[in-house]
Amino acid sequence: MISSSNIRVRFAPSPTGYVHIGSLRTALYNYLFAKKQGGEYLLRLEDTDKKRFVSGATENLLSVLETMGLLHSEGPFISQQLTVNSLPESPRETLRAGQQQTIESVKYPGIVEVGDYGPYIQSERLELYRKYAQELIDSKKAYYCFCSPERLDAMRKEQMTNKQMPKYDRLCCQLSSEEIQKNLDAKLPDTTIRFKLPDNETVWFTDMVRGEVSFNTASMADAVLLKSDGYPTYHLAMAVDDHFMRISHVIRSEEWLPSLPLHVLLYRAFGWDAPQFAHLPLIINADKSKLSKRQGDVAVEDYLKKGYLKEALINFVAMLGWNPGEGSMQELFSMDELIEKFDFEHVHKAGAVFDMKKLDWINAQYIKRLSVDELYEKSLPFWQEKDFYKAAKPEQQSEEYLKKVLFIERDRLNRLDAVGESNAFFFIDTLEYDKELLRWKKNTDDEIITALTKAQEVLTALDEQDWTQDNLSEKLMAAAGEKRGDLLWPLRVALTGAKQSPSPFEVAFVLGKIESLKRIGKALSK
RNA sequence: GGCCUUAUCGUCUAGCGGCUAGGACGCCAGGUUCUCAUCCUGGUAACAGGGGUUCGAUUCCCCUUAAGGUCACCA
Repeated sequence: MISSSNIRVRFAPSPTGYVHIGSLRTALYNYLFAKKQGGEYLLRLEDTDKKRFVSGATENLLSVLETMGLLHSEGPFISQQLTVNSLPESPRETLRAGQQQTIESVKYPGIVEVGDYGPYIQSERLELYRKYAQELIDSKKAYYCFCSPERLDAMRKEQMTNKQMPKYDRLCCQLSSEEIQKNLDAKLPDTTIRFKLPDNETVWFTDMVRGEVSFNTASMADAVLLKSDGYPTYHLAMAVDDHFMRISHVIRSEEWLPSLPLHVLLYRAFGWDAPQFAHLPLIINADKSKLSKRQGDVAVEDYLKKGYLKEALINFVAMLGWNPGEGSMQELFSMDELIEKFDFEHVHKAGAVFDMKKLDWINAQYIKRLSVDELYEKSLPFWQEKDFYKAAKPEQQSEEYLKKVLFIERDRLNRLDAVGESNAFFFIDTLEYDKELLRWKKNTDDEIITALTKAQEVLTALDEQDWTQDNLSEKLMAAAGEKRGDLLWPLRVALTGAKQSPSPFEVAFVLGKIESLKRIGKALSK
């Protein structure tokens, strides 16, 4: 694979069934960094927890990342999408040139893997992890542990009640080689391999966002590397994979910081150079806790379903923990601008609260910039779920009509799922409203009738082909004269039946001549 | 509880020894052809506290406080 630099980063999610908004940002920062540096951004699937297997999660993950525009150049792909344009340029070209093979995933039907450092799905790399766990056993940097979950649990509880730090007591570390062999021969069910931590050693390292950080091994426990089911834990898998996949920079969430010394020590035990690390601040709830399901939506899919534009989501999430610096006051960034400007200099250290109000504002900005055609395309699925839309007449369900409505709704919309909601009168045949609503200030019934009649005359005189917003505005304003409210208010109510709505010109334009006159007639009869 | 991390308006943030501490969201007020929205103008609001270092600290150091993360055969 041709790459202009040695920079290789990865996004390594575990398929849990949905894509967490924090994961989206982690993936984004990895992506931005790789693109900025001319490196590779790859995807690796961390599916080493058999208990948490969720059917369909992998496909969902892949397709969400794809729709968000975060395309990896190596890793698993949905094979159907491979034939379309979802693959970034370089692998697509090599694939076309026949230089690269796609490999069918054994475990996930319909998923293929592309790249020179595969497989990219951890459950397909088990032999590798076992081999390197064994290597650490041989070099006495790891040891077999035969303790049962029950014993570990009891031990932990006791330590907690004694206000001690929960930590493995190294019981199995003292086993003689005969005892170990006997246990191995007996194939004890709870056999794991644990890393043997050096005693009381301070581990230093430099984090790209946090600077110098140090830990002492005294406050750490011997972590399990290989589980009793033969699967690796995150720690082992991550070290082995990042090494063999030539990862240069590990960019991940801050929650990994406490296990960083373990990872550094693991690299050292293997005699490998460790990659650079960057630990990103957490995205948090209003109460400063880790962004969680209980306090609102955390899945990218949820936000997409609510009618947030992917560009708005990317823009918003990018600014959570990073800014372009240099006194920049820019708020809106395209993906290309983000790539151009992204750096770790300006990645924040403190967590950032996920502020929905700001997201709404950004989303509104992106909606305003959409053409009516684009807005129509994007909003159609949302229309189709609305009861008032489903109940509307066919001509009001038409593309032409919807686009007229969208033209005047565009500036009023925060989210696509609210489409039409404040303007349902466009789709309702018989408006229900109190006749008192037609009264502007202290006008008399006669004044209202005069106003509506005048409006009726003006609209009747206007030909269908002259039925434009500008003409309507011009003629009606002329007819209204000084006291605009006297005419405009009752007219607007007659057309909408609502206390609040767009202007009568806009509404009349969308409704058309026939429907507008019909509604004025009904108002007069009140 | 141990360890680690963090700390500028309510929120996202600018600031990298000298500024009336800037911008954005929100909120409030006013304006823009009737109401709503958009838009425009203005306003509200912050350096957690205490010690140092320095001629001078929001900025560097220490302590305190507070918040968060993490201590699994989950990632």
